[in-house]
Amino acid sequence: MKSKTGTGRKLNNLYQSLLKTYGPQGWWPLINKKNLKCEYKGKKKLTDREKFEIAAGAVLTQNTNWYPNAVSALQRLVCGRVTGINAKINFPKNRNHLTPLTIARLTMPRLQQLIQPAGFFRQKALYLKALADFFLQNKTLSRNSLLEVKGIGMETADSILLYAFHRPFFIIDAYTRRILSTVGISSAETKYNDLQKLFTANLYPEAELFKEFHALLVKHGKLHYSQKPYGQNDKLLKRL
DNA sequence: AGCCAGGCTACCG
DNA sequence: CGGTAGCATGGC
Repeated sequence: MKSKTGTGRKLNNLYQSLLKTYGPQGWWPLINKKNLKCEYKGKKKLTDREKFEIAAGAVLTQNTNWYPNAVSALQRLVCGRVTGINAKINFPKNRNHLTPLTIARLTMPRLQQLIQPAGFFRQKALYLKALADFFLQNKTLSRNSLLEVKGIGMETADSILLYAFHRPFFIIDAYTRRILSTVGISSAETKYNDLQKLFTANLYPEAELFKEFHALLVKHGKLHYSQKPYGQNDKLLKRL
């Protein structure tokens, strides 16, 4: 904790309580190219392709369930076919097709077909094309350069920066908004960048902490902040 | 059956 | 500037 202010203390208590309650969440999981299982590989250094997979996953899960929607789309991109793991033709085994170059070369109808289970597939196909171009152009990575990419807003940009590139940008999602305003740390009108500042100004900017904290907020949010009235059955937050 | 999901863009007043 | 319709699939 940087400060012993009310906000800093509350955020620290919140993090510790969430971690104790739920344990480490294992974000961000990747698709295993051999069996197409979605699993966390630990804190190993990510390859460039894995960074791209995380960025693509961040786009595919926009306003969409990770399981099974975004994951099935990712699996289909990895194996390059729509039929899942049972078909065994056309594509080499153990090969991962979820790369910037492959996405860039795919036709739009084909890309749309592959990512259909993720929903919003026509929009997201465009977004993935733009994302692939961004990676292929080797542009300088920054929040602003990401925000120029079609389909990448603040939350997706911060997700990519944090989980793919290990940079300490705190992610503000719908659950985090609801939880913070319920705790009384913020209000419903507080803007994204101001909410983000609450975390970065009161926590040490360590990427690992930010990753775990955000994943825990989502876990807790799914349980108690999915349906109104939000936080009705939330015991944890009452003792901060 | 309806509501919800790890949002973003485009357009409106 | 803030507010919102539209985007689409799958699970509960």
